[in-house]
Amino acid sequence: MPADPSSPHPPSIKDVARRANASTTTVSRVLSQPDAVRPDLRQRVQQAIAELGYRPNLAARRLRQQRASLIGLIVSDIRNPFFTDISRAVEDMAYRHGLRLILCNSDEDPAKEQSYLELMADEQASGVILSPTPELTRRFRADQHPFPVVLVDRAPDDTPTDLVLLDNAHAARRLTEHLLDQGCRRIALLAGSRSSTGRERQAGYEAALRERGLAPQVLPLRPTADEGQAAAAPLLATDPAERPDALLATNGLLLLGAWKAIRAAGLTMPTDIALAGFDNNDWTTLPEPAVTVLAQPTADIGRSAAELLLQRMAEPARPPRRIVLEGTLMVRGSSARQV
Amino acid sequence: MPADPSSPHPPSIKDVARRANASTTTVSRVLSQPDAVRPDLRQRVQQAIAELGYRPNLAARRLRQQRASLIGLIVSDIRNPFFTDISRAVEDMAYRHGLRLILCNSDEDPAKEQSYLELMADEQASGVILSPTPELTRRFRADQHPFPVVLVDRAPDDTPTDLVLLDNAHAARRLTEHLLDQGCRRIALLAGSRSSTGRERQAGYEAALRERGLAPQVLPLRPTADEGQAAAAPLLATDPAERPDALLATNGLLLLGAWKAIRAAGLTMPTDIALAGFDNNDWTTLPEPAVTVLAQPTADIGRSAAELLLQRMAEPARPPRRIVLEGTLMVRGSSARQV
DNA sequence: TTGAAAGCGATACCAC
DNA sequence: GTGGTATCGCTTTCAA
Repeated sequence: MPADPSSPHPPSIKDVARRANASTTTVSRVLSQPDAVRPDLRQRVQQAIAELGYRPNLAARRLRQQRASLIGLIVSDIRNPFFTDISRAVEDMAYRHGLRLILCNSDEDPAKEQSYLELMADEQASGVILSPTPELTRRFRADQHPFPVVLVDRAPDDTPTDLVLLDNAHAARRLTEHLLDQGCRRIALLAGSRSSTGRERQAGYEAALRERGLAPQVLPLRPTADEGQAAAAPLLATDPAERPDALLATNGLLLLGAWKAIRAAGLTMPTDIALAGFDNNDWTTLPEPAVTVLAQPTADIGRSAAELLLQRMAEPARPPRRIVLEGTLMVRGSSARQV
Repeated sequence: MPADPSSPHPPSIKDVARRANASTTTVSRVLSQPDAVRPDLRQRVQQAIAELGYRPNLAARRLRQQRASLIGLIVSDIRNPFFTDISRAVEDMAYRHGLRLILCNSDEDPAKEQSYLELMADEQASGVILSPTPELTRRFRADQHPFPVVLVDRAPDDTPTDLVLLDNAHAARRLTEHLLDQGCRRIALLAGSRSSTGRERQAGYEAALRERGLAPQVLPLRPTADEGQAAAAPLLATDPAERPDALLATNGLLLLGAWKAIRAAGLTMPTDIALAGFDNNDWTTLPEPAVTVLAQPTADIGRSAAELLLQRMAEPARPPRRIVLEGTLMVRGSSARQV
């Protein structure tokens, strides 16, 4: 990667043209559609590019083309391994298609989310993959943005949009039925967040219980470990014949809180109480017994979102598509009751 | 934030100038140095900007200025909470100074790291904060990049560079002396990575032991949990009179591996064996007893790095500065021996 | 197949 | 204090 150290400024397309004894138009063509240039000329240009260490000025290109070959990924919590895994998959796809990826962390803050969406607009991004805050899901409209948007993990109320998510209702139902099969009868749900995702998980849980004639017990909470622990603790302090014989958490943080409450109460899993929840986070294999979870297909989700975005970029008028994926139930000691 | 829906293209500075009955020069000045424009004119322009929902075209601005008000943060592992915390601090500073932040994850892969550095060059970034891969630390030279670089967490061999890191030797010494104070005499070190950080931590450990006339026992490892566990397991299987009475891990992943090995061996902490290590990761408070760690001042590190970068951007010729910060020893049950 | 020239939208210089 | 104009580096007509 040589660079001419005598020249104070980086080489421009003009320098390349001069050196290759060609026009800037030709140089530009060699870069974008090499087959349209005769081999010998093309080679001269390519050599000049290599010799000068020329790199196209992206700002100039964008100014001219009115768009950047750049996509954004705005996640609601970068520390959540769920999103880290997704970002890896998206990055792969983007790289393979010669698109740059900008990673942004909205931190569940609608203001930050808004500011990042404006950033992407200012940068003339070609597209955005977004896990919206619950607030945004309520007022999201795809046509409000100057670029295609693919939503991930959370669905807006009804607007048709390109979307990738887990079959949340079914996943919650599978977890619930697993607990029922283990003999649990008083399953309490730690329900975190009013997002579509949260509501669907709750619906799946309630449906499974109703089918067996059992009453749901739902604790609506903010999705933090502390809140989960605080809510679970009093439940566990009640009479063993009355208290829940299983806790089900709708996300990883609440699951952690529930686990801590169970430990603090000195109860044994799964005999005193069973535990299960969403997201196959690393910590879930640490405790003894390990915690039963429903693992989301994060790589699939990321890849699907990237594909959806590329398709829409290629064909803006296409009707929106919704991709629903299944998770994997990972049964571990916290719920696997000995027969 | 109104936008004229009748105009097919976003408003440019010309549209604003026309509407405010001013020149584009004046509009530009209102944006960059408002005080240089007379109040009444300024207000007219600002109103026109608001009415049109004008946003400056960043590509045009960059093309003209030959630099973007944008900084990059390239971390070696986005899943490591250490870096997530740092990124939050950097983001705050950047936001407060009107700089955009691009977050990149090199994943400890020198090729990806290189590609992101090229990205930042292509984007004409004003500066970059970087936690270099060990490979890069060996050949890093600040003047090889077209923007100022501040390194974080890992130091190159000798090149003078703006740099923020933990006082690793002292931190390792504190952990070691703590273990010694608890009565441990055979402290084995799980040493991860050949980076400067790793080497300094090892040096601090060795110095502390030598001062008390004890022999170091170092296991050089790749920094993964699996490797840590695999290396610790055979150590723990030996005769209780011979085996280590403490394990010290130089990073969070090795610490986790060591903890798993201890659990698998059925040993009790801290009586059978004590455990301590670096990085106050969430999981360390999960086990019973919780794990003693040296917490890094992540927010401080991020803030210091951002400040250093801003200073260098303002004064490129300034001699490089190196900021060394102290960590916090958090003594928990895994090492706190009852007297 | 190739090249000359216009123009993307902003800023910087230089007159006034 | 204000405005005209050249210019940043590239792509895109359009004509040869």
